[in-house]
Amino acid sequence: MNSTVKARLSSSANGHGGAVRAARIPDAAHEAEGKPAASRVSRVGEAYSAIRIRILDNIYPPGHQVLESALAVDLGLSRTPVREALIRLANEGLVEVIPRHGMRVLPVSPADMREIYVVLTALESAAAELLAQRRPSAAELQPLVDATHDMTRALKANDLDAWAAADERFHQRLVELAGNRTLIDAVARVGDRVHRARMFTLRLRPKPVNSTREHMAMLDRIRAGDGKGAVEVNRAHRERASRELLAIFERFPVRQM
Amino acid sequence: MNSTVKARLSSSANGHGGAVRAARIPDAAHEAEGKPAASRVSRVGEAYSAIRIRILDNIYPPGHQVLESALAVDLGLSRTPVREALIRLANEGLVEVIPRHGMRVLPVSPADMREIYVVLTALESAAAELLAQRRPSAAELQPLVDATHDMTRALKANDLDAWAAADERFHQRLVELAGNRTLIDAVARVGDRVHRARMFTLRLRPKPVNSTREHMAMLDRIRAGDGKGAVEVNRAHRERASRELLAIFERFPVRQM
DNA sequence: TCGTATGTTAACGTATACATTAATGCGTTC
DNA sequence: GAACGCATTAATGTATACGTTAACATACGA
Repeated sequence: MNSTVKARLSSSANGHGGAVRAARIPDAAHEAEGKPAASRVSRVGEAYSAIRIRILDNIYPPGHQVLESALAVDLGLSRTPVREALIRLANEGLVEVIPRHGMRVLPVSPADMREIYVVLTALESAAAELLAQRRPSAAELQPLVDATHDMTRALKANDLDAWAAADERFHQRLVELAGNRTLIDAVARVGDRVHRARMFTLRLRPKPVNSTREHMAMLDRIRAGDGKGAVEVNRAHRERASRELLAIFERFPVRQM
Repeated sequence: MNSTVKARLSSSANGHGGAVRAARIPDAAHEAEGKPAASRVSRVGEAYSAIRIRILDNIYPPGHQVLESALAVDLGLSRTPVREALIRLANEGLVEVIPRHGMRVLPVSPADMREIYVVLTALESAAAELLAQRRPSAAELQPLVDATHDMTRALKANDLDAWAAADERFHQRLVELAGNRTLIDAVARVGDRVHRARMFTLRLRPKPVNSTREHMAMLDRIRAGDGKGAVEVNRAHRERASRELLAIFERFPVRQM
């Protein structure tokens, strides 16, 4: 169930358009790569990751409400860092801050899912096109190949969690390889919500047997420098996945208060 | 120059996936429509709008640095609301918070612009497609028609500011009409950055004579329910605009510290 | 019995206080 | 003369304090 999220490198939602770049300040090149960001150095980071994990692991299920003060004592910090973390989480669309009722974990309704998938498809398609146009080396594409193989392997072993992780890695890498930071950030912002929805349905849906083939097809188009083709494949891929997910989602009257 | 931004209704970057919806709380239906949001009720809102306006009006030019404490006394509030406002602004990609040096207004480099336009094009195209598929009524499309007419009128009157405002309104409405909140939020997040870039180049580029025609073409496709076509027109529109902008941007070694 | 008015409580928004730590300047040393 | 190290300063990150005001309950009136 609450398959402990494996510290997904995504999100961090640190905004920063192309921030790090110049900085003018000698050592402001802090966390160079865009990896963990919300690490455990600052209390805000602590609060942010802690709360986020609880949501993604479904410890705080959709609709759950907690007061700022309760969170603060729970996490062993003062309200200040908790508040700042909540602002970030609200920006990411994971929670809502209701004036006198603390935060509330946002439900993921079928309507939301439909919305999110439209946006995700648009962004990922752009990434696929950019990548194809860029004519990446085989070495660069290797992570995508690996991820696809991992998916096949996981599927054979009937390890759905591993499959989901590999699939997520594929899409994540695809976007990263496009080399457009604004795009990466935009995807990261919906990333967590997609993740939650997928986890809800992971064990309810039929075995995801088509994805591997579709990923390979996408890689083909990218290798061939066929941007248009890559877009089409990705679009079809996402639309199929979206359809399947929504079908399940609507069949089960999800308990989301 | 710093044509006082006319309280653009966009952004507000309030995250909230599809937040307001249920709320479970009797009167949590606070600011129903997605209009001003960052109003002058709360001090955070004050700080947020004040700083944002200063950036958009180029009072704080790219690269400008201000300390949190300086901002606080400047705005006549304590550091707390200022900090919270800065988190939002950083999320939007307008500023960067550098640990010992306050906030820094992010420059808009040609590379950034290229990135932003890719994302914007992808999102807007999705919006155009959604809208076309939805077969909107003539009444719904009226604001788009009006905006286009305003552009023509402004162009004739040589009022570039009015032209830019109308153009922005067109694109804004287009996205809103698509009726996908996640999409609206995603666009809003890059909106301010695009706005800044366009304002920098507004008076440097040749008269924008093509836009009107392209907008009308887009409306035609939407009316015809031709999603694919609308996407193509929008894409061409954005790519042309992007090309023109970048050409200017690169010709002028913009003073962005 | 139901609806309304009012008082109490407590959650939040904001201000302030404080400890930490990086940046700056000066003195010293090679 | 230049570079290194240390003391000083101040900006931040976090904690705490406080006033405001919405939520809840109780009591009253219809």
